[in-house]
Amino acid sequence: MLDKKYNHLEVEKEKYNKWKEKGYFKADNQSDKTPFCIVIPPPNVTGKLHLGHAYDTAIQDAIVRYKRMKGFDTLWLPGMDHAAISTEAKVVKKLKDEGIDKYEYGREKFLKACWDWTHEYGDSIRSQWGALGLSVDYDRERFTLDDDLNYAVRKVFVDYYNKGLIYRGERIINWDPAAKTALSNEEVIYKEEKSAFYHIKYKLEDSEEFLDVATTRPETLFGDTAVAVNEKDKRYKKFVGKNVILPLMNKPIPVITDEHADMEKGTGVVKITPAHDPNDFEVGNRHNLERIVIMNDDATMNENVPKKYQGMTREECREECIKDLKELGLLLEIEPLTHEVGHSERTDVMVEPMIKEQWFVKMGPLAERVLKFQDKKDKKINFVPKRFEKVLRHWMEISYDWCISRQLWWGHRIPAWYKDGEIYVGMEAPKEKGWVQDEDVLDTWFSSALWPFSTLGWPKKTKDYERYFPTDCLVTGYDIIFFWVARMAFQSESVTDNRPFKDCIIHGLIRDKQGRKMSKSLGNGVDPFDMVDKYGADSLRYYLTTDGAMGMDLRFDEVKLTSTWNFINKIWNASRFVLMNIENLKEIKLENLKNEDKWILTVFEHTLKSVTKHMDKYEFNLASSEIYDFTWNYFCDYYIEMAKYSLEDTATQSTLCYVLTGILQMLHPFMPFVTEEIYQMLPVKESESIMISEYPKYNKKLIFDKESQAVADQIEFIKNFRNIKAENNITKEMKVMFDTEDDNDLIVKMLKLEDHLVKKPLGIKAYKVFSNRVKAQIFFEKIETEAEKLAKEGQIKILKESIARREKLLSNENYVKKAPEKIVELDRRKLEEEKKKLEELMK
RNA sequence: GGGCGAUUAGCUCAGUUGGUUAGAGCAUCUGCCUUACAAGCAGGAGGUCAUAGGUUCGAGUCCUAUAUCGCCCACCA
Repeated sequence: MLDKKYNHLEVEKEKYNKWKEKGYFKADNQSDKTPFCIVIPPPNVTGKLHLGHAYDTAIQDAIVRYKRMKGFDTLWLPGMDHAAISTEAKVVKKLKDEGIDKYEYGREKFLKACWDWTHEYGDSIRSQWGALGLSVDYDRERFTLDDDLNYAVRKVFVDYYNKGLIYRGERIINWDPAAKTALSNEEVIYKEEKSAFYHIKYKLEDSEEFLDVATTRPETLFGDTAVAVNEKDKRYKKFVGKNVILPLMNKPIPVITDEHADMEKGTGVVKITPAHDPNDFEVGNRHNLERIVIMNDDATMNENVPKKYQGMTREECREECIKDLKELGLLLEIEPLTHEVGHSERTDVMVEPMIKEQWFVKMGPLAERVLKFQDKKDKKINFVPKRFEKVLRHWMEISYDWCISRQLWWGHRIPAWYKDGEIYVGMEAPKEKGWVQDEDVLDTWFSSALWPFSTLGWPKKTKDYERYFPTDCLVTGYDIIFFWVARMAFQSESVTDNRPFKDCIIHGLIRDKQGRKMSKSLGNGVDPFDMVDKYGADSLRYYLTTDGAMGMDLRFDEVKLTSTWNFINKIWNASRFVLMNIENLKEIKLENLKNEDKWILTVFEHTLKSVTKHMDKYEFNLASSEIYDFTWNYFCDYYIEMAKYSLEDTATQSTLCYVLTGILQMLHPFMPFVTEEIYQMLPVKESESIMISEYPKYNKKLIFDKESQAVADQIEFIKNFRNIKAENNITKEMKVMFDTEDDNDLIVKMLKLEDHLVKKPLGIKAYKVFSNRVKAQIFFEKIETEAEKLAKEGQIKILKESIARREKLLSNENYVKKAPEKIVELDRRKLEEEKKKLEELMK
């Protein structure tokens, strides 16, 4: 016997391990079933999973459990990401707290510390997957630094290199002075900052004339090697070709013309610092300007600036420069300004553009290929919702070369070796002595971009690779389309000649109740596992997967978890009732069905059909609301109430069991634990676990239109009756007379009218109640109050309006001609009903 | 500067290829401890679907503007 109350702690205990031990999570790559595969977006081994992970994985588990029940050979491949810079930053900090410096510690020991970290957090992530009930295939778990994945990384690198798609070169890149590594453009976050335009006097050589140069970064002037104006700018024509004296350096630099100088912007004069600004770098290339790097790797000022500034931070140096310029009378104006300043995504420090020799992926041809794939129906990645395809396309259209080398230790080492100025790129180190491998590692996204196929064994033609690739769908948030989806697309399509996945399901971000992003600094984060403790994984999962439409942000509200818990409790109690009454059921026999059995079966089949349709389109919010509605408003509110009058009947018991089973199965992808718990207690079931049971199939034979319509009419009558009774304060002393000949037994029972029936009209006040085919009168002693009169008048008014509108519509020839017959017919019927109703009310 | 999204009940959100009187949860009002469930049951109230035009027999849904909010992208020195 079930407890009176649903207890999620009790229900969720032990089930996961049992499922796992039984091997239900394992894909079976032998069978002739159709394969279905999802790879998990590998979480970083940096810490605890957050609500976003719970959201992302709950969606995937719902898909996977559904497909598994639908009879697919389903593989959900789990794994984790080494997350180069993020993990390295965490380990560096941990060591620092222990008083250990990364560089003194040395590469080997440091990597050991990273592996220890990985194992520790890996275990904790696995146990969190368990707490959420995720049905991932642990036999196939992968880590982005596994040997075979590393092999895949090297293979791609070498192939790209040989095709000229990877090159090494000196470029201006985004430098993170805290982590001391290069970054890709995606790893730079622009934040609005209050700053100023500093107008500085650049005096002409041997003259009192000067140019007003506006800059937001006065401290970079030490690296200036020219000043540019626009060719068309008449104001400065006379200065072109002459020299100005670089302030604080007292060094002449030329005034040049370049398209980069915009006459409309600022003063029209721009200082050129080729080594510390991406645009200036380009200008420098066009004019062959010297590049003077003025900072060290930690962004302190280096030996190329005057002695007094050396060793200062960028910020200190700026202050000092302004002070000194002021004293020299070279500062013309400070114009306040807010502008966007690039920060490192991971370390949050201001990014410094620097010239460095780095490795790059040449994006042009790769991006073009993706765009071509997207134009072909059988090659393209289908986004759900569709609009996100634009984000992918946009990224491919603007694609600039991708800086992939990182000056870190934790990651895939670049397979390049150097000797006497020569470069060798290959799968293994060259045999001869004297070759030294590149110190750097690859951007973490380089290896995660291979995830959909490297995890399946590529480049080896493994059974798994042949069977499951391309994968069927990928689930992720819109915030990493650029980072990850785009990279998977071009890597997969260039390397395997296949899209990485057919469908790409994009969900939104989880925000707090006020719609703010969850963040550490705001302290508004919600730990999903606190929610699991409080309400159960089932509640959390159901809420997350079914609350809103795909692709939309979700405002996390604990109140909604409470109402989900209530829904589960409702299911729990309905099941309790059913189980109490079908203990002796030996088999489900849908024979000798009564009308109400036929009715609920019909509604069930309609629901199932629609739910299946929505599930196939990943419309979980729509699917779930149909299940919810059916379970609560049809099965519980009406069928169970009706069943109470025939609990001994095998047809009733069979129907109860059949429908409950179907409800549990439809809900299982969203709430695996509780549905399993109840399923296990059913006296008749097809399978040893609901997880591996067959998803119910729409059965046309269980559609009984005529009978179910009759019951629907009776229910409508019951509703109307209750309504009129409540609205009019009709007491229990009422008498009721049915005008209809039909069997009204069910209605009499449901409304408890046994002692109130009369066969003749009484000569007192009567209300008429009716539905499509049931009619009755309620007689009671009562004088109509003013309020009731008004209510009645209101009803009459609404009816009259509705009738008028409908008559007008039906007299419109165009409408009758063009609208579908079904719709027109419905209007005709409604009109008749309304007229009758009005007539009754007017009496 | 370009792109995308949102605007629907007091709040949070749904709303399928345009088609009965626009829905849900929470909150609210009335009446109930009816033997599965008071975290429940029964019955209410509450919306000119942001605004203005247009297409259509018919628009929350399609088109064109506008407004407000949010997000993404872009080299504003």
